[in-house]
Amino acid sequence: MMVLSRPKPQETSANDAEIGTLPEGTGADLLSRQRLDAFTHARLWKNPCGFAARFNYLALRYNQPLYGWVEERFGLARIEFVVIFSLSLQDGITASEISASTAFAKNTLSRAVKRLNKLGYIMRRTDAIDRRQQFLSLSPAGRAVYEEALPRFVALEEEMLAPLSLVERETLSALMAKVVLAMFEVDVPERTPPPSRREN
Amino acid sequence: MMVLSRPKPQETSANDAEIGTLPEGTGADLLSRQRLDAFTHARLWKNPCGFAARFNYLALRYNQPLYGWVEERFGLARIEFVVIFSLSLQDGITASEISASTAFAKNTLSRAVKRLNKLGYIMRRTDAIDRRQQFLSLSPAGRAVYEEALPRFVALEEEMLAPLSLVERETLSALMAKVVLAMFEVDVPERTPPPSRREN
DNA sequence: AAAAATTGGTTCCACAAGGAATTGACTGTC
DNA sequence: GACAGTCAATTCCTTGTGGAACCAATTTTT
Repeated sequence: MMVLSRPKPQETSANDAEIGTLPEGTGADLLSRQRLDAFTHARLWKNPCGFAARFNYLALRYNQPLYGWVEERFGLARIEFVVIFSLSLQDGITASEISASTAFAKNTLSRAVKRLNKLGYIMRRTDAIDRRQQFLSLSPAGRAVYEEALPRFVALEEEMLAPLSLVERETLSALMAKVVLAMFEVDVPERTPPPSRREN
Repeated sequence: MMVLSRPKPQETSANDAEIGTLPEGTGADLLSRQRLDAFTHARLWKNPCGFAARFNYLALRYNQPLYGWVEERFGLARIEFVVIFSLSLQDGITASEISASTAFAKNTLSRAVKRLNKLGYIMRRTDAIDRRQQFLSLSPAGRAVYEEALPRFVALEEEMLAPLSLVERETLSALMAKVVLAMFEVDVPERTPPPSRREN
């Protein structure tokens, strides 16, 4: 998260990489050669939830710089760029759908949509049949933002995958796909319920 | 991730799963059989940054429920539990180290440490040599929290990995390790710089 | 056909979390 | 040995974000 700002820059926070023993020896030895603090080492390699630790770490190291750049370059908050990115993937989607799929609160999306519209990056068109919902779509300006940003996102992914051979990438992709797919069968998210008020 | 609250419950937000083509056909067909909204489908399978999309998704689906449960069960915010978890991994660490490694702001950590201390979950011991820093450690109560929570974290990871055979898990672990390791060589994070003030 | 329930989107409000500035402790330099 | 620079931790201030309440459009129930 994490990772950018607004009028008063405010890091979108990290909250991506923290939890999560690797079958020991997979790379721990390699890593220890690095001048890396002992704790980060422990977090990644002596963690009872090593798999989780690793994808959390990847998410952090991926999102952090990219959204930071988006903020700097376009003055857009993470959530706002997510909307643009979403529309590029599926034009005419509604705010609710983005909310459901990305797990951002719907009011947060409402704000992002409003601002993007004001800035001229997207257009809203209320459905003639169900006048509650409005279909969103990218304006040329919005598409331009996307066009400029995409290469960065692709490049960083490329960079991260660089140490892997083509076959390895395929394998990694397939394995992760398998995991993701199975999660859909278990069933889609379900926003966490209002937790008990904290006692202190 | 997302995902929990405080006095006034406040989701720690999603911001984990949004961006990120898969070599097409890896599982897209499989997924389309699911009653899954078109958009989420597009996000995961027709995304120019498919790898990123997938680990972001995994992070979301992992952190979301777990930290939600932590909040409900212990009344602890994500960051607070992260501290507990970190101390279980490496006792006697300092707040700064956790901050550096997890990319949470240091004042955020300061608050978490303060509260955890007040609740009796951790103890702080100022270094005799350098009296600026204080070494943190888990109290029995704090360790109890960890002991109770850990199985949940492990279990969800298990559950996520369930569709994979043992060999596949090894492979996935190794490949992800390779990627993570390479990121250390590139060099450790570096907090994003203050972005330009947004113009609107 | 009216009332009740649901849903997309918005507004209000409270709070958690980050940036900047501060304090107190240490290190290095001349 | 004082002065500047650094660093861990904290406090202050601002703002982004989520929950709850709300509105309006739609659907379902009786």
